Amino acid sequence: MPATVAEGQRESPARRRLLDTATRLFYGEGIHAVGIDRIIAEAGVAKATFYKHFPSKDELVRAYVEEQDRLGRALVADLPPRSPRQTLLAIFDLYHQVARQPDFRGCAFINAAAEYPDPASPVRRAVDEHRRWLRAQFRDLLAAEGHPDPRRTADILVLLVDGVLVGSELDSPTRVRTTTRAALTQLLDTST
Amino acid sequence: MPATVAEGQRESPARRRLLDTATRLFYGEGIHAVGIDRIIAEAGVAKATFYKHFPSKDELVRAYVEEQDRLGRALVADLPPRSPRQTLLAIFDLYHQVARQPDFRGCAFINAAAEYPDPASPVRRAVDEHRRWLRAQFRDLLAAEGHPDPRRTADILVLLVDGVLVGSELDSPTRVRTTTRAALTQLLDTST
Amino acid sequence: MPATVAEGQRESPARRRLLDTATRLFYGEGIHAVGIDRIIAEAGVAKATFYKHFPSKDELVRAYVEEQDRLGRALVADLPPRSPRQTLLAIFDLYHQVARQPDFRGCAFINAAAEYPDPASPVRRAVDEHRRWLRAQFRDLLAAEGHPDPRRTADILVLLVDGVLVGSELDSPTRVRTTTRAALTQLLDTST
Amino acid sequence: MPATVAEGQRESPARRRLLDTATRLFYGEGIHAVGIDRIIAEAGVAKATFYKHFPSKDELVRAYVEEQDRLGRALVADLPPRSPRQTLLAIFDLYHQVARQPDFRGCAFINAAAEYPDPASPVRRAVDEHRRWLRAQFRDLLAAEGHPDPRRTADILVLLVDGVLVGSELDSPTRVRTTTRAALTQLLDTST
DNA sequence: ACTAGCGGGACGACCCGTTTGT
DNA sequence: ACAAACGGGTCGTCCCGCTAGT
Repeated sequence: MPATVAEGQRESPARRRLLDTATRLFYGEGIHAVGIDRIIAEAGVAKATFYKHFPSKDELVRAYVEEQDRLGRALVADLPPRSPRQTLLAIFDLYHQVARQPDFRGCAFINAAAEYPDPASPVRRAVDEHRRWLRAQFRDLLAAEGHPDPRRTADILVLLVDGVLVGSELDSPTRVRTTTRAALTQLLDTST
Repeated sequence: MPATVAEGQRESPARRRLLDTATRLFYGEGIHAVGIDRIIAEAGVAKATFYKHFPSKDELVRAYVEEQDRLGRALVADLPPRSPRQTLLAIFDLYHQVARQPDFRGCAFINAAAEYPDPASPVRRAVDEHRRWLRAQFRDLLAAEGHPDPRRTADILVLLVDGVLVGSELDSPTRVRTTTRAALTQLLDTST
Repeated sequence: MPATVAEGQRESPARRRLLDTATRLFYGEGIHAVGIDRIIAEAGVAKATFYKHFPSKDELVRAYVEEQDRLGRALVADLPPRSPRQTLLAIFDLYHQVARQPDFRGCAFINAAAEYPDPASPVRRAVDEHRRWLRAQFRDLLAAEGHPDPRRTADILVLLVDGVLVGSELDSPTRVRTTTRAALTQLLDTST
Repeated sequence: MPATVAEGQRESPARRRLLDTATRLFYGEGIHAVGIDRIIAEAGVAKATFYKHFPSKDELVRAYVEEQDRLGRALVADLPPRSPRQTLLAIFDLYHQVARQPDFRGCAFINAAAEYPDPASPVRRAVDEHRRWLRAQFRDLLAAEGHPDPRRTADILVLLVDGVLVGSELDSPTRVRTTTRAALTQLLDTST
């Protein structure tokens, strides 16, 4: 799920390297398990530089989660224009693809939330934001396709995505893929 | 999802208090976020006593996850005897009930896995164990009910459970409940 | 150099096991490196029992060193009666034998002194005691043999013993043995 | 025996202070008896700084022993050029001088070995290194002087040094000095 | 007289996130 | 950008007492 793409405008290379390294380590090993010393060491950046770009580790974490949000949106936005139905299927394909990567380690948002229990924390807010976006995306696509119950079906699709990402990490990505394929098309065909 | 029930008979009270306290704190605040010192303080136990019962913190974490496994199984085992279909619905009801508790903080297993990236770690093995049990449980009940495809449908149900627990924590338990109700019965009625 | 022989009169078996275990561990791994928990565990004795027999760890250490003293004296005392010269050679043979044992770990007294810097400490006093005895032993034997300078020669022999034990541990027991043989006889033959 | 002399050029002052303090405390009170906290406190250095220079306490210990090795070699190397025989006597004089210092606490190498039982440990290897150097030093000087058996005599001299340092600590430096003087010259005069 | 277990508190080595001087 | 300082926190072990149960 995490990726690493520059998308802002003028961004300091140090900040870029820091965020990239943090992304790799946070996602791969957990947030509390990774110290900033390690991040700055692997990013090849001085500590003062780090604290110039990020006032605290928590801010770095937030930046990490927010970037995952933006990257997810970008992936969907960059999908070739197709019918709403095809786009929906393409989104799920994206998730399956991600889940097959060797460095896949589950959903960055779910994992981050697991380490940030307070729903009011900035990290959790960023997670919420991403989930709201995803749900809206599904809803709009379903509505565009003329689905009779876009709202509730979007909720189901979000739930499906959660299950796909969790199951791909804890069980098997291929198994999850075959499992969901039928359920998904059935869900979309309810519109007929 | 976590609960705290004594099930062994001859168990030291100190160990019991330690495991109870650890369960509460690990589940409520995250594993890496909770230190041994805090656990022993809130359990009212000396540090030496702790290390007599648990050789290391990781062993305590494993004991915590394994107990959640046992407790989950016990909850299902203690369900009143009914038809397989009713039992399946009752299991999902259990999850929904748990998810409505004020101290609900998501799935203990998913959260633990989020903090233990190594799939070979004892914690992850315990998580796997629980998921294998749950899947087998679903499969057997579906088979007993005469479902045409118990294996794959069990996989879907596990995915559904994941989605329920994640969505209940990150979105809204009531919303997830209404969302899943229809999907679940539809899934079970495929047998007709 | 350390051995383990009951020699007192009525001695509690618990105390005996404690002292034996402590001797083995202190000598084999160092004094500060071995905790009392390990000693009582390997001795199969309760902690309260330990503190009934030894008011503190330091007292146990003292008992350990003092027993090594007694054991050394016993070894020499049990030597078959021979000429003073033969007895002297036999004492050195004892040291060489000890130094060839697989569990030889240097001189228990020197090692203990290395961990107890304060010359006024009970442990150091016990070490002093042993060295005084050894020196006197050498002196008396030399005098009995009619050596012209028993006092100074005894000092040399003590120095030789130190060198033998240190060299046997840090270099090679066999090498030290061949090294000292000539020097020793030459030293004793000075009397002619 | 221990001294504290800067010999590298580009050395961080914090590291220098740490090593100096460690040398003083390790030698004076024993290695296991001195904690990191005390060393960094007396060195006036932050804990993080310590662990930047020494990855672990054992590495500090090794650095300590290795520095003693270098310092010993430097002392001998700096001896004014004289005949081999005079140099040998000067080396023993060095040891006697050191042994008379008020802070003399025995041989740093023997003491360190007493606390590091494993002969394969880095500390013991460093000790071995020093002893090999000393033995070679003696052998070369004896050979240069035309001694008939430099190899074995070097072994005796090493043994003598051990005895001198141990005896100076556990008995009396002055006594040991008078004791060894005769033995030494006799040993060297064997060449005639 | 011995065992088993637990409380207590200091200290062990080591790492945390953060700030400052240079 | 580097090195260092800082204080507190990590897990784990130290030695020692005390109670309860045989």
